[in-house]
Amino acid sequence: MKKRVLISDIAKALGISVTTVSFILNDKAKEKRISDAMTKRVLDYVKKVGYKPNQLAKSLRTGQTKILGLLVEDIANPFFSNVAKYIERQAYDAGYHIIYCSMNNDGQKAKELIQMFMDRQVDGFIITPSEGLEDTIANIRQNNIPVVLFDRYIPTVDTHYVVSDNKKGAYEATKHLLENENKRVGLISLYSNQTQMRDRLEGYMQAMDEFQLQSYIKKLQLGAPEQDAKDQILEFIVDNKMDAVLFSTNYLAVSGLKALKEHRIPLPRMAAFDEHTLFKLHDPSITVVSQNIEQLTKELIQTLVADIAGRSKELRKITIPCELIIRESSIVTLPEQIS
Amino acid sequence: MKKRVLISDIAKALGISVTTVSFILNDKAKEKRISDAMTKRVLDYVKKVGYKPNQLAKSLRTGQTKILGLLVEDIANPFFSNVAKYIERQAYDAGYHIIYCSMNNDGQKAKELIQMFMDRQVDGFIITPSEGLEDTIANIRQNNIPVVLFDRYIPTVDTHYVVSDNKKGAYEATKHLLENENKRVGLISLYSNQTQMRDRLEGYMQAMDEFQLQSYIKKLQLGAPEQDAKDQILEFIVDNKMDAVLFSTNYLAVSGLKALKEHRIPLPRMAAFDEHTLFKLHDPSITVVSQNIEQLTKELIQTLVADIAGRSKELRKITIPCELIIRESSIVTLPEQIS
DNA sequence: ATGAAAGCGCTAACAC
DNA sequence: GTGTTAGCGCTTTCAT
Repeated sequence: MKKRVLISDIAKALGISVTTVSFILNDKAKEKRISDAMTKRVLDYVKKVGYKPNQLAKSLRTGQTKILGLLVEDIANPFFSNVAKYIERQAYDAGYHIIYCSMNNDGQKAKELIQMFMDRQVDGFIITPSEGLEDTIANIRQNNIPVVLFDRYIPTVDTHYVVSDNKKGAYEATKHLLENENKRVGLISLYSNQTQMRDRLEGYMQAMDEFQLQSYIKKLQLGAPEQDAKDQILEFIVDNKMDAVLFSTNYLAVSGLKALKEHRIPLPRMAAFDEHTLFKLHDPSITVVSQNIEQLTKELIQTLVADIAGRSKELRKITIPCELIIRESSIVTLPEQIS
Repeated sequence: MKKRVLISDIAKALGISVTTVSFILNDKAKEKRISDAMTKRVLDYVKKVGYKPNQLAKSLRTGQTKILGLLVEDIANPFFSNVAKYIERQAYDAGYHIIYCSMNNDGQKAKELIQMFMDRQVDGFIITPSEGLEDTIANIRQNNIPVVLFDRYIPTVDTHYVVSDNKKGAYEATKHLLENENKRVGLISLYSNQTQMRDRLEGYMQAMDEFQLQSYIKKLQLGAPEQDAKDQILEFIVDNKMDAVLFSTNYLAVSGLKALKEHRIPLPRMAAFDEHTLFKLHDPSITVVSQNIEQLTKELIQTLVADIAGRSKELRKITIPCELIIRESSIVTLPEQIS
């Protein structure tokens, strides 16, 4: 095991002080008016011996870890894993690293995780807040640590957030479903007060009201066993003779498709929130309300980095439009008849 | 912003020394024979003021960060995001946190990332090594940092690894395809020398040889644009009039399905490596060689944690069996005729 | 049984 | 321009 070279080793080897080396290493050579010759000599030597600063010591001293804490609902959900991928790349480009965790709707675990991230002195937080996290997030703010909420926000806590325009997305999807000669259009969602779920519900309602049609709303328990979800979705669709259904999350739609397939029941017209590889390739392919992950994450990182740098005077509350991607599942024409 | 309470604040408030507090906090009260009364007094006070040690300072001092570096090929691939989910949970249970990155087949980025993780003093590495990482991984070993390779390994570098029995998996899948009256059975894989790809190829070959049939092997460029992959897969299947095909990764199979669907070409019998939500719900559902993610990750973390604790005398090279999950896509009977 | 103090590796205020 | 040194918050040796 080769010994790590320290800044003091460099100073000693070159017969100069650690300060000079430190200044040069931190791009303060010009500012401190260190001679170009010295600067070059140090830089060359540093490269030669492959010196790498100990980030821990640096962080302890500066109070900056260059690490961001990312808390997502479930990393195994393709929506969130894609988000993670983009965030990681954008953070990397901005010189940050990510520590992440899935919360899996476990409020207690979420709290612990956030505390641990704070103990680790993360420079900032990116959180998809589950319910009951008001206090914890308020606590982060009190400790003056930058936070950006994502995918949903907490109305009672004033923070930055970046979310999609869920209401408009749900409205347009529902309207699209209604325009295709469907009367009995239902919504399958969750017992949840999270803003994105509320907004999707509102969007659905607005469209139903506009068409003056009765609404059919089925809510499922968050984190319930999938079999329960499947049973209830099936019952809802069959009993109500649904013409069309909007699913408020991709995994609810997946459960629905599983249930329908298992019982060989023909699909109602349908649409779902959030893209999924399955939806493009399913037969029929599934219409979705797609969130613009690239733009969402870009705004997210920008907002967070600006806050960390102290460059943000005010809270940024950003809403990004969704895109309705119409596929076979929502249109009346049979798949075979499409051009 | 409330000021963080330090260990010295506690000592001062209680009129004792930091040493005593530190001993008590690190469960060395008994060992150092500190009185129970004192211990209780300190613990109570600590709880009351909500003292949380600064992990950075602790790490700087002890050299232990309790952070593991996880480098996966692509976090957006459901196989890897599931792996990440399990690893994170297991690591958490063992008192570790994860910093992760996707390498996206970018060797240069991978090297940088590994270096940055080393600068961050991670306690250990979990890596799905892409090609050309021999030196970097050897370098980690030289620095005496525990590493476990995963999903594939590097034959020329002696490390722990945990992989699936890819050869047997491919062999069984191919044999299954052959037993269903298919003669022209092809393999769609990648130009890659990674062990998992080589093993899958070998398994396919072994089955073909056993049946004394000509093999059809199509390799695609790693990281090529999806359109190219789609075109080439289509051409391979059509030109060779394939009866059946084994895809060596889930995303190759997804590309294949897309291509076939777009051109309305009937599916050959098929099977793919690695589970995917799509495969269960596709019509027909897709037969897969499924890796046992739970067991893989469990062995992984056990091995890594044991090494970090200095409890591992020798290198562990673990191979976990795959499971062939037979679905509609690989059997001759038409979906409609299944019970 | 408890405390003083060194030191982990780095940055930066201050000195010259 | 460059060097000396305190100090980030903690653990742990050594002294008492």
